[in-house]
Amino acid sequence: MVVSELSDQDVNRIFRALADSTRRDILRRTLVNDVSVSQLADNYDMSFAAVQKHVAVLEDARLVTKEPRGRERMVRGNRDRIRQAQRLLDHFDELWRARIDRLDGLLAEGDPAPSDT
Amino acid sequence: MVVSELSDQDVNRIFRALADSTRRDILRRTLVNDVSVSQLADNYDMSFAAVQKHVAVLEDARLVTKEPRGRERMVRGNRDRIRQAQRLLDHFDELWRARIDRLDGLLAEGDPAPSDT
DNA sequence: CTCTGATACAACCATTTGATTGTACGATAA
DNA sequence: TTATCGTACAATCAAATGGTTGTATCAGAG
Repeated sequence: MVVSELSDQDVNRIFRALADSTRRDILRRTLVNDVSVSQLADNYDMSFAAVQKHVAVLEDARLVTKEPRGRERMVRGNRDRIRQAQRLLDHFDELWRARIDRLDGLLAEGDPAPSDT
Repeated sequence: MVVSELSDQDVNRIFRALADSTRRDILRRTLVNDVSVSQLADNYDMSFAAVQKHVAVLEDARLVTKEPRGRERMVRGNRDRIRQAQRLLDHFDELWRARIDRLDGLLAEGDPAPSDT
């Protein structure tokens, strides 16, 4: 079991990396199978260097890894990171549910909440 | 049942909004209970206007809504949007699983895959 | 060895982002 | 009415982002 605390910076990088259509598309492709950077670049209407940078952003966020394969670099989507991101969103949803529980508690007591300073 | 197609732009905005620690903190607070913009601003070491802008980014991504309350604007976290984001990440995980299924298929056949052009 | 393909990386540029300050305005308290 | 509080919004600015081209390196094909 990997606990792996995610720092705020880590989380920033993960969501930033996901906040771009091209990068999401790259991630999709590299989750389905390993692809070289140049193979990826063929799919987009931008320079090879631009695609390279997008891959670097994903790599920095650890959403993909790169592995040398001859003269190519095979890019592979990292499922673990996806799951960590999922857990982050789960956390938000739990907060929302906590609110509901609190409201239910108030209704049950019929008592106004004291100011929590 | 809300289908609500999310455009690439929508998704960009959602993840971009989540890619900042201050905004995630604002989202957490507004999921737990409604808070005015000035109440939010008290928690951060930056100008009121800066916090206002962060709220605007979250609002633009529809992760929060603002409702007038006297002279204040109460900010409320939008759970539906969180769940939509969760579904987006689920989609990525499904792609990964599809890859595994494909590999399993190959193993079962013991047959090299033809180029899929 | 030589040529080519795949990658790495630096320099550069336009646009966006994240923050600031200053001004204006509606709602409330005195 | 007159302050004052909470907000909205414009102007400004430094830094980060997303793209480009150019140069260098490294592995494989002839």
